[in-house]
Amino acid sequence: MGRKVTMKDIAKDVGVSVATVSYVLNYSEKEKISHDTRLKVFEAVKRLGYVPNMAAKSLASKSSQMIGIIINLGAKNKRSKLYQYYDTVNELQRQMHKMGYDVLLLSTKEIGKEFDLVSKRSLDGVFVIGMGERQLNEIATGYYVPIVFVDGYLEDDLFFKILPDYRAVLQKAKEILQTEPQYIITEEHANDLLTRIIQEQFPPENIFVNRKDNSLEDFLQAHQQEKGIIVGELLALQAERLLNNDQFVAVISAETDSMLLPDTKRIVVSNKKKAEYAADVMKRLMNLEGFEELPKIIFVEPE
Amino acid sequence: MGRKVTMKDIAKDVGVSVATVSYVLNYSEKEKISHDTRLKVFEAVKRLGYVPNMAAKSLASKSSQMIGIIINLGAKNKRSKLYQYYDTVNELQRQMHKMGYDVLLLSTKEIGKEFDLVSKRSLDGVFVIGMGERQLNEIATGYYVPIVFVDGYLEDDLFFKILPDYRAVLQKAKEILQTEPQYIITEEHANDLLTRIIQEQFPPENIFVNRKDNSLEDFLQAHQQEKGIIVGELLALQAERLLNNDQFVAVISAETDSMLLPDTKRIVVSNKKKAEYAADVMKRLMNLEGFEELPKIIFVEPE
DNA sequence: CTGAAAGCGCTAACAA
DNA sequence: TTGTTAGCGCTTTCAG
Repeated sequence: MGRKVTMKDIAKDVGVSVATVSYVLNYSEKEKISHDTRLKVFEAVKRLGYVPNMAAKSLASKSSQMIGIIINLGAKNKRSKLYQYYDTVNELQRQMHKMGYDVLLLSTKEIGKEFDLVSKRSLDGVFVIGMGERQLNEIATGYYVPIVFVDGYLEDDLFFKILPDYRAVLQKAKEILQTEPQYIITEEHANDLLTRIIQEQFPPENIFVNRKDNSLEDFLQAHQQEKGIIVGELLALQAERLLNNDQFVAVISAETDSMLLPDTKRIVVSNKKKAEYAADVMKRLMNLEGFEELPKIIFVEPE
Repeated sequence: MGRKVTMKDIAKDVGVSVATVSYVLNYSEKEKISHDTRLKVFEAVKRLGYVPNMAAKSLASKSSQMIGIIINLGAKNKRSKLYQYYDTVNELQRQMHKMGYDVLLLSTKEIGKEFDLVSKRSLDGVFVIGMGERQLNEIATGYYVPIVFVDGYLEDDLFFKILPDYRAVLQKAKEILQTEPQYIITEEHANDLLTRIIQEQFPPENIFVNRKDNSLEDFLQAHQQEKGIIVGELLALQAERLLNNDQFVAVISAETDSMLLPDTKRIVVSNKKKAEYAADVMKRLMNLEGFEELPKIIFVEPE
């Protein structure tokens, strides 16, 4: 339980300066280090069990190697929605971890109140999950940070957003059901685009939004005889208890390991792919390269 | 998009030293600051939009104000298990956030490989979710960090663990079913205690563990006529499609907002309470006070 | 009650 | 190819 070993210790051990150690450890391009010292440094690192101090690194380099994931929760959201979001969080975390970033997680109902987290922690980027137009003005960072919106929708040209292609989903649903779907069931979406698309296609009484003040049972009861679309694996799972599963098509987010009945019809809009897109956009924004030609909205196609 | 404002800026603005600003901002007990300067500092902080730099703070104070949540994933775990964990993560994050800590999330199948995160980021503490005996030796931090194990089980006296009281659950199930339960269905548990308790009560062929290589349908099929226990809301939800819901009692983790049918019998082992316990233990460990008398295992009782 | 200053561990000019 | 050194923004001892 001794003192933590620092770069200084490595430097002393190998007989070089801390700068050299830093160069080696950061694979610095600018400075050329002899193969010999490089090896010796790595050896000492391993032998002494050196672990970098990210706080110091952040402070000196102005880059924290952390990204934030902020989940924007609605007061009336049910737990099934949270699960959907967490699935996305999980994929995002994997992606970012691959790229060497650690992930700070924050779920909140008041995104504005919490956004200074970004600046406090010098986050290199932020994913915001599930945000609608309304709250955009609450976000003000004062300085530049890449923000990627996932599963939310903002009517602006400034920010990048990753969304399921619901138009394509509806189209596909029609094909699968072999008829025009009569109703749709979704989680509450901070997603005005989806709202609009849905409202184009369905009269209000045929749209069910899963909220604390709504009853899924009642809605399904009333629409038993019709064919419809159910967005979300957990909603579909609930429906399977109350409905014959040839009455609807489920829109789910994971290709494998589904909890639905084997013969339930489904459309997959992959969370994994969504996270890959999001991570890719984030990478480009952080490196400030190759994002100029990127579209502001990236649609994740159903498979 | 100007330079970020630092304590120095505040100090200069108010006309005091950075030390004084630091004292004020940290509500330092040791140093007494006049009410007047205190006010002026706060005013300047607000006016200039000062946000502390946590990296610098961490570096200087050796405390990051971050805690880690490491989810220990099994290769064969299904997604329904992950969902269970997410709920816990969510509650833990809330609790820690209340206490002023930010949360680093990491899910991994190889906990040993990732544990240096703790030291890299100078985490003030770690929650490990879902860890079994086997992997304990993989965890070696070399220095002191509070670790609280949630929903896992280690057969040792060193670490603190928060677990559902499965004995009480089984007892309660018996009361509710008004008969001895014949089978049990659970997620795979990195939880040797539960395994043992279950094995005391059920013959192997009446225990179903939800893994990628098992079929819930088949098991339910075979046990249709018996009464049993289903641990986990999503498993119960799946069962509701295949079984009459008076055949089993579900063990779930949230008192409100359940997805189960209204008349499904249930035992609640609150995730929220679990998280509260866990957070409380963590707090004591971090403050190094009031944990000596704490039991190493804290059981969360069913309500 | 307040300030000066050392130092936390690391990066990145600039020198050598 | 490597070393010296000045910070990064904050905490904290010690002196006033």
